[in-house]
Amino acid sequence: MTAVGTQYSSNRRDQLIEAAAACFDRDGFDGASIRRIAAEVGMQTASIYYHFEGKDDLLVAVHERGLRSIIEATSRAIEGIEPGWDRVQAACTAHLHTLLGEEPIFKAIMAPLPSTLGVREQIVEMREAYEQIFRDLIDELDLPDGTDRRHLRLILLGAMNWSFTWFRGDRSDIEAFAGSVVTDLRAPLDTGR
Amino acid sequence: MTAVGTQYSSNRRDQLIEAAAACFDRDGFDGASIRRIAAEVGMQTASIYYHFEGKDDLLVAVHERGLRSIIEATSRAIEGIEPGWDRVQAACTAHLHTLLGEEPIFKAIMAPLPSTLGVREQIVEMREAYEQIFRDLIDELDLPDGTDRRHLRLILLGAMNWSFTWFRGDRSDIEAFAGSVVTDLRAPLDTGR
DNA sequence: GTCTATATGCTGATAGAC
DNA sequence: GTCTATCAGCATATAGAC
Repeated sequence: MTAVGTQYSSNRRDQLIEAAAACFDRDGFDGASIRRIAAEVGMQTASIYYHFEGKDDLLVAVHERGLRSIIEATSRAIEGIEPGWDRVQAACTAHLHTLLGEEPIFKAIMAPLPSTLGVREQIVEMREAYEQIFRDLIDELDLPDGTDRRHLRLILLGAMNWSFTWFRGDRSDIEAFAGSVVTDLRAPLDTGR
Repeated sequence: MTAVGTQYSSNRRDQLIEAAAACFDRDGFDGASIRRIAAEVGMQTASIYYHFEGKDDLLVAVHERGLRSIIEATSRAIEGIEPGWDRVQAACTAHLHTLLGEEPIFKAIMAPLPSTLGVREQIVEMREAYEQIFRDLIDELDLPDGTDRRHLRLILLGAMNWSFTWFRGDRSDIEAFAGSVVTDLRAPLDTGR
């Protein structure tokens, strides 16, 4: 065990989170099995319960790690950029690079959740902490009177998050889509038009 | 059994499709169980296998019925409207009313599919037949040079289809969101601005 | 067409040894 | 911390009577 501030972590626990994220992404939360997650790190099923209370807890842990990481990445991407559409652009590009990149954990933390999930509310709350970044960015924009800023945020995030259902491509395709997302929304709403 | 053209149907079969759609919507495909679907129409589990080959086949049947219905609804909504953004607007409003309305089958046919699903490709193909309507609508638009029409379609459908993850509201909220979707995308690309 | 009964397998989770 | 062994439950699917 290594202490990092008040956060404790171990290699084994981290490995389990990573394996769980890959399984949740590939098979969905319901489709993933504790047995297989354990097998992927060379453990027995029962050993998982030393590190986590159960499958739900594992999903929460995946979100804790993934969201902390994407919040850092997106925050860093908008650092030093003036408020306005350029800043939104930077955030969207970072969001899509993270979401559509190689690490499956980010697809897992954006995927729609089973409505029957016990820890659903808790996870929705965690996701909202990330979406606050976009809330702030859109609040900073100079928009035409009557523009619904909440809708604008939901359109932006919806267009991006839905992309995991159809996207098959490389880095340059990600950049191109990020460009389209902001261009298609920016021009009609840009007060400097 | 009643013959309708080459399509055969029975009340029981239809009831099963309806019950399956509700379960798939509420519990997800993996979370839904054949047992419960049967119970909801007052049948025994085994009796389902007289009407359908298995769970996958049931999902395909749900899509056949739901997609046929939403294709009709959206086609009817754009009838008689001149090509252009007004037509896109009409299609989006119809799409959102159907998707976010009372009948769960339409949420079931737009939900992301487990990537491990055997009949996945078949269903994706069926969905594309519906999305062809939007492909055509966007092809008809007069847009600035360099606009990526495929991206525009994916942004539009993504923004709308993601709404099932957050939308809680009534008819007037649906109208309002449909308005935002088109307004936010329309102005900048509208050559008549 | 629908039933009862059942085969077979996988699930999350626990008990307790080491 | 990790193991072996196991529990209890639910899953899809099938066989065969009526």
